[in-house]
Amino acid sequence: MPELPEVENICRSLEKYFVGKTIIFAKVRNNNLKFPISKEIFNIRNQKILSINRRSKYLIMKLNQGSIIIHLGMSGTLRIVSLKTSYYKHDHIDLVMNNKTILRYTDPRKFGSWRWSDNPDMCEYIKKLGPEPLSTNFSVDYLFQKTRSSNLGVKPFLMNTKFVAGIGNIYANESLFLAGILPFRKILTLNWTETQKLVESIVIVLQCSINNGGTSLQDFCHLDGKKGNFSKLLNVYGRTGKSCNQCGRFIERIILQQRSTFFCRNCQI
DNA sequence: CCTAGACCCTGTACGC
DNA sequence: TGCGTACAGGGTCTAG
Repeated sequence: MPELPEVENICRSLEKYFVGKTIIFAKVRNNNLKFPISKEIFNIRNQKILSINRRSKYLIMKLNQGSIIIHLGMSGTLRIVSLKTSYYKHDHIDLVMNNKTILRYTDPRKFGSWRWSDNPDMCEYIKKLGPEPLSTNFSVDYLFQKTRSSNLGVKPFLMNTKFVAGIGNIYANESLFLAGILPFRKILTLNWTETQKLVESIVIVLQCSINNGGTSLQDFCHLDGKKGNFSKLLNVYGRTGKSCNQCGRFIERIILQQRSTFFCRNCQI
């Protein structure tokens, strides 16, 4: 479900509420996730949360000893609930905190994961990630060089986290609309100027979404259950047949790499 | 190495 | 109301 802006919003809230607090223990109610929940997580006792950060769509919660690395998959949510909140079958994990609250992880589709590492930077699945799109490492030079040796379409390229981290289906579609580039073009056909426009568009779209609390479709919500506001600002995603906000032509939908892909044939070339 | 495709799973929306 | 189908924000694994 959540892409970079949504995870970033969750990360900032978690940071605000939980850094410096102590996890008294973790209660695993349902271990049926993409990977089995790491045994170290079962064994957490009185561990202080030192920091909470985001890398790509991963949340990294650093404790006294080791780190929890959370991925929300498609339908994972984190909520702050009280000690007496009743639970449901898709509630997987409770982190019982020392401030009489619980951080509860719920994931109906089970695509999320809770893994453990003593050194997250050395995890294979973290190490292989490309640069953060909102960091200076994600430059026009970098992207142009990477695209020269790829035979992928523009959108599949953007959604591959080894080239750039954290861009999922919504923001690949929206960035390409803003950049005026058709999603099914080969990335190799982008010239320098188009690559520059693409980098700028990605940064603008992600930053704008972060500032508006992310995109809520069905599942995504903040720790307090509130929805993000970026949904209202979507130009193409989910707008099949509706008129383009720029030119009025109807928005088209195709499937690219088994993902819904939206674009305006007039505004994107 | 690269790329395409299948797969994991449940809930919701929609057409008949 | 009930049933079948399509679709959903992601990552991983395999095969070619």
